Amino acid sequence: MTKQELVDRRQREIIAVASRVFAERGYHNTGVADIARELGAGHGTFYRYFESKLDLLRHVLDHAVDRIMAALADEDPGASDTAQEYRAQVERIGAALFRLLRDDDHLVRLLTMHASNVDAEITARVSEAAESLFSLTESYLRNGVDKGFLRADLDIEITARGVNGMILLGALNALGREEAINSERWIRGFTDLMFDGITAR
Amino acid sequence: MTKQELVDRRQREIIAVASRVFAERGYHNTGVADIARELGAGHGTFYRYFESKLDLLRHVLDHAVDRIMAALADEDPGASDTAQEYRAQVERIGAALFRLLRDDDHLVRLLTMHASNVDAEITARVSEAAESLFSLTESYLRNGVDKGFLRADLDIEITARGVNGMILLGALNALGREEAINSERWIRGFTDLMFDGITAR
Amino acid sequence: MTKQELVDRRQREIIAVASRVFAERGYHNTGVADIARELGAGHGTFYRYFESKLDLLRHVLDHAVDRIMAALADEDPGASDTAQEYRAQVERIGAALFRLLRDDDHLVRLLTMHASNVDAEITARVSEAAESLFSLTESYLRNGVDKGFLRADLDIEITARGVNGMILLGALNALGREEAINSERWIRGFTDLMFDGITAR
Amino acid sequence: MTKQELVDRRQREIIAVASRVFAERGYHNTGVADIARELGAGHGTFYRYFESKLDLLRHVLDHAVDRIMAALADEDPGASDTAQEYRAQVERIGAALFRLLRDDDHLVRLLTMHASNVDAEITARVSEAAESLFSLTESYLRNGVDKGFLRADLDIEITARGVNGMILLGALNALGREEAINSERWIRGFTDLMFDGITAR
DNA sequence: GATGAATGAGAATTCATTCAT
DNA sequence: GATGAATGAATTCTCATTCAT
Repeated sequence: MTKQELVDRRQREIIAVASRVFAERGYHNTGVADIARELGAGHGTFYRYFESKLDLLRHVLDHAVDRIMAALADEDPGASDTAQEYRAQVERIGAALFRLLRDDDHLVRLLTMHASNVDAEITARVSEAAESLFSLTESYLRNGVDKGFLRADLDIEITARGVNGMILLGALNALGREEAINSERWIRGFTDLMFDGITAR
Repeated sequence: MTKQELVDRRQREIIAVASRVFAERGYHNTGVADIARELGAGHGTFYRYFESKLDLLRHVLDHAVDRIMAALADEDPGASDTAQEYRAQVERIGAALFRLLRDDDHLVRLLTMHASNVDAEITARVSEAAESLFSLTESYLRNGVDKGFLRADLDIEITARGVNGMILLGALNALGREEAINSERWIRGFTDLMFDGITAR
Repeated sequence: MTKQELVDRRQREIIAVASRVFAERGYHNTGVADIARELGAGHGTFYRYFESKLDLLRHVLDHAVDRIMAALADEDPGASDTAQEYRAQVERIGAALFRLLRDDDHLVRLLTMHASNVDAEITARVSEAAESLFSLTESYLRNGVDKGFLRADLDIEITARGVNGMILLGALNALGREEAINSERWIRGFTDLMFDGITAR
Repeated sequence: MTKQELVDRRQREIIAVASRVFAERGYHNTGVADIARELGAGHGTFYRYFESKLDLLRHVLDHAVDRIMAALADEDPGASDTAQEYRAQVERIGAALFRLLRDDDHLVRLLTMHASNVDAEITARVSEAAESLFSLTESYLRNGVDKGFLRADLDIEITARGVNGMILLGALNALGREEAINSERWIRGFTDLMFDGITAR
């Protein structure tokens, strides 16, 4: 293993610990010394791997965004040709997100609650990630409208934001309750709402 | 004006300023001195009206929750007998929320992003408010299912969380973009999504 | 009652309250607001009667010293011609001091413990009072040596300091215990020690 | 030198500086910044060695009490069988105390004047130390009464308090005057008073 | 390369004093 | 004359960052 690889591994280790601790206690309530203690290292060591506490937060957020994006990358926004197929895609995406949250149950909390009030730059970074997710949802919806299996009069932008909000805040709520996550029920509930609405027919 | 009224007025003034500043810069990035400066007062003055900075935050949050609850209090969750009527209720609620957000554009940001990582007690307070909103949505949905104008197989809990997420995070997005808020478009987009889903028929 | 008399009365009232509170909680732990509250007056009022908190302390100490001096003024240091007579004087002085302490049980504490670490000027003032008491004891002892009823080889200065220490710290101890003050026992114990020493004969 | 030894040494250094400064200026008039300045260190450094300013005071007082107790520990309260022997013991104790005061001329001032009005807990700590000294004197006196070389009718409790007051406040007076301390004269004066009283025979 | 002791900028809070009402 | 709201200097304590070992 080269020297660079060792450095990378240590950085990843620190990011993993910091992700958890930042999500649990918040950026401002977590000291560099806390992170170092959890790592079992001196807190001077920390500065060999990151320029500053803020620099670490940037890496932590980038890592979180990367993981979420990776979970979504398996699906192609243009792949579906029927509502049935799109619904199946959404279910697979939902399942992937739930798997992610089950492994890293602090990911959402990190992004939505704890990282935003640090800095204008950090806020912008989080917003940018949210916009990416929004654009992704938009392209799925556009595909469906173009191919005619989604409503022709769909306001794609508004709907995309609504769908994302439903998913993200729903996920946050799912985590808040400590109940074992019954992912199937959540996914069914959300896809039903998204595809069919609440009205009886 | 009695002395108590003067005290109340000054407290409200401080809460108004702090709501804005906390939302803009975050609780931790805002010093008592900053708040005092914006008030045009010495920072000792602040402590005549609030016990501590944390005490102020509690008041700020309570005030925010009160305003949101007040905006929702005009409607009765059991009033509607048809999907049509319920949709009209939702549109009125949406309009009320948009009016609220137009006046206090930091309200949502305050609750969702900036207040949560201060303290376990503060987190609990925000969660509690979120749960109230969730329960409220649940009672609307239950009314519709009971009366038969909403889908009989609706998973009320999951759907309520989805709907609230759609609204809250959607609102946050709406504010994030600084575009003049076209509330009618947002409301139509969200009600269409909520009542009819995205599928073409 | 003239205006000046009203001012004097109010000043004495404040001094009385402050003597107690300073003795109980210490100068630094007592705020101007505390004194005002006990007086049932606004704390701005305080400044009509005293220049500052420190000025009040000066008056409080002067008053305490005056009371102690007054309690000692009834006896004449040159009056005794025999050890018997001097012992009677000492017993009367002791009784007078105990009466004083019973009325104002904070007087000693005020002088010995709570007033000294405020200021160089205050420390000097307390020392000066202690020196007066010391000189007074010296003149009693000198009278006895001159008249031959006290030991000819008495080191008057040292003995005077010893006797005063015995009395003052003894008094402080007597107050520390909350036991009802059995003044006769204390006076007998101290005069026996002072006149006869501890050695068996 | 181990790390723990370095920490201990630095703590002792801080205690030594603080003992002097607290005694000179008083606890309340001494800021943490003052102590740090005298140490030639940043004031953050202080908090590496003591939890708080109050914690430092506790250590300072404990150290002072330890030194006084150590100076008294060489003598055995039950060792003397004659007044002559006891007087010799008292003279040795007096000499030891004077040596102590010559080295640490702020010790007594610290205990009697400057430490008492900080806190109920601190007051209790000082009182407790005073009670220990009182008990020690009592056991010397009891030994003498039991063996018959001190007066059978001695009120041991009262006398012990008187003797301690004589010594402590006498010592304080001795220090107050800046005259070179002529310890022999003080010791002779006090032992004469204590053993023989002032009456001519 | 790792460490953690030292540092001081910065933050919250207190309280004696002033002064407009 | 009395009041207490306003003030800001001063104080204690925290913690990100540096750097000598």
